[in-house]
This record gives sequence, C-alpha cells and structure tokens, in this order.
Amino acid sequence: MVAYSTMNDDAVFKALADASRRKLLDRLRQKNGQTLSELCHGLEMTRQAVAKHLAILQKANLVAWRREGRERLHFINPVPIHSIAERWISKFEHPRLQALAKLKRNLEGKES
Amino acid sequence: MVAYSTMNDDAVFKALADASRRKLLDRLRQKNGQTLSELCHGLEMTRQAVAKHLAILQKANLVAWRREGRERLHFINPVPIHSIAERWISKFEHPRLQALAKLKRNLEGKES
DNA sequence: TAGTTATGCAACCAAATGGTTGCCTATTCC
DNA sequence: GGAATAGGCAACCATTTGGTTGCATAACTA
Repeated sequence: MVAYSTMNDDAVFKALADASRRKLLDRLRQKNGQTLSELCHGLEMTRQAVAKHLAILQKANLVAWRREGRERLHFINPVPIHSIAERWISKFEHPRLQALAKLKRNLEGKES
Repeated sequence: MVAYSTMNDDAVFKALADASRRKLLDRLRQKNGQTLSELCHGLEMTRQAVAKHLAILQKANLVAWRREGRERLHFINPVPIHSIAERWISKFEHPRLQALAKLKRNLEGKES
C-alpha cells in the first residue's frame, strides 16, 4: 500500500520547467555532493542565481544539502521524479505508436 | 535506431508546469476530441485564457486540433510525454528506495 | 435573413520569474 | 590576526506569464 501525497506535484513540475534547473540536476546526477561554488562553474549566471535555483529544487524535494564547515554539499533526490513519472505520466500508458496513428486519423477527420 | 530531437523538451516541460494545462490534458484524456467551449466548462477562467493554454500545449506538440465547421476539435498527443519519461526521467533509474536511503546517509554526513 | 453560437485576435494588466548588484557573516589558511 | 574563500540576505529590475476585456468574424439555426 502506497500513500503518496500528490500535493507538491506542482512544485516538482515547476522546478523541472527551467532548463538551468534541469542542468543542475544533471550535474548532480553525474557527481553527487557538490558544493554551491562547484555547481556554479561553467554556468553563465551568478552564484546567487544558482542558489535561488537550488532553493527551488529543494522546495520541490528534488535536492537536499547539508552544511559542512563553510561549504554546502548538495545531494539529488530522484524519488519525486519517479513518483510523478509513475503516477502521472503512466496515465498516458497507451501503446504510443498506436496513439499517434489514432491522433493522425482524428486530425484527418476519419472516425477512429 | 531512434533519432529523437531533444529540441522541444523545454516546451514540453514548460507546458506541463502549469496546473491548468495539466488539467486540460487530463480532461482530454478522459474524453478526446472536445471543442474549445466544451473544454472551458467548469474551469474558472475565460475562453480566451483556455485558448492560450491550448496554444501552448499545441506548440509543445501535446495537443492537436482540427477545424470542423465553426468548432475546433482537440486531440491529445501522448507521445512527447512518453519520450521525455523514457529518455530524461529514466536517467534517474537507480533503485529508488536505495537512492533515498543514500540521500539520508549523505545528509547525515556518513560516507555512503 | 436575423439571432445565436463558436471561435479569432489584439491590447492591456498584475504578478511571478529569473536574473542582477551590493553588502554582510562565517570559515579556513598563512 | 588578516586575507581569502564560501555562502546568506535583501533590494532591485526587465521580461515572461496567466489572465482579462473588447471587438470582429464565421457558421449554424429558426
């Protein structure tokens, strides 16, 4: 029995809507536990902007961090993405190519 | 061999970021081929607002429509959602509970 | 043909978003 | 202790976003 809260779906979708944030997730996936400064390298924006993005990812529960001395180590949390994939995207679990053919037929005005 | 264009991922993510648009997709999933007016029923916003949302969904290739007399029939296209689910979300295909445990360990500062 | 229904188009508006700069605090290193 | 490094916080700004109103056009229907 799984009692998942669909409550913060919106936060997750919104967090994923921005390319910079998706890039940050990608980077963390490649190397987990990076510091804030480390995550800034190569991104064409200020540290403060990156910190804002990470805060948004954190509120969506996609990223967590812990303080270590003067540094902040960031860790990715893949669970919310999976939850959404499973319970929202799986709504569309028809055979895809079949669905595409159906869409085309519909657009052409034939009965499906 | 699959040659997928990762180009309009951004449009899809952004389209999905809005709760009203997700609701519209849900409605079309329940009943495909609805008209614009039909899709407006029960939504607390003007027809024009709904039309804008549908235009965004269309640009993301999540919805298509055809003209039928004075009406516009809308059809859902589940393919882009599947594509993203498969090639982006599957990046996070570690065993999830294991990943969550790892995240906790990381936050607690123990080596994983 | 006249009225009603379905949609299109454009201007406008407030709030959210994504970014900046400036400055302050806390650690670490010499 | 003093300089350098890592990050926190707040004010500010332009653009995007999500919505509106107003009006025009096209197609059914009586």
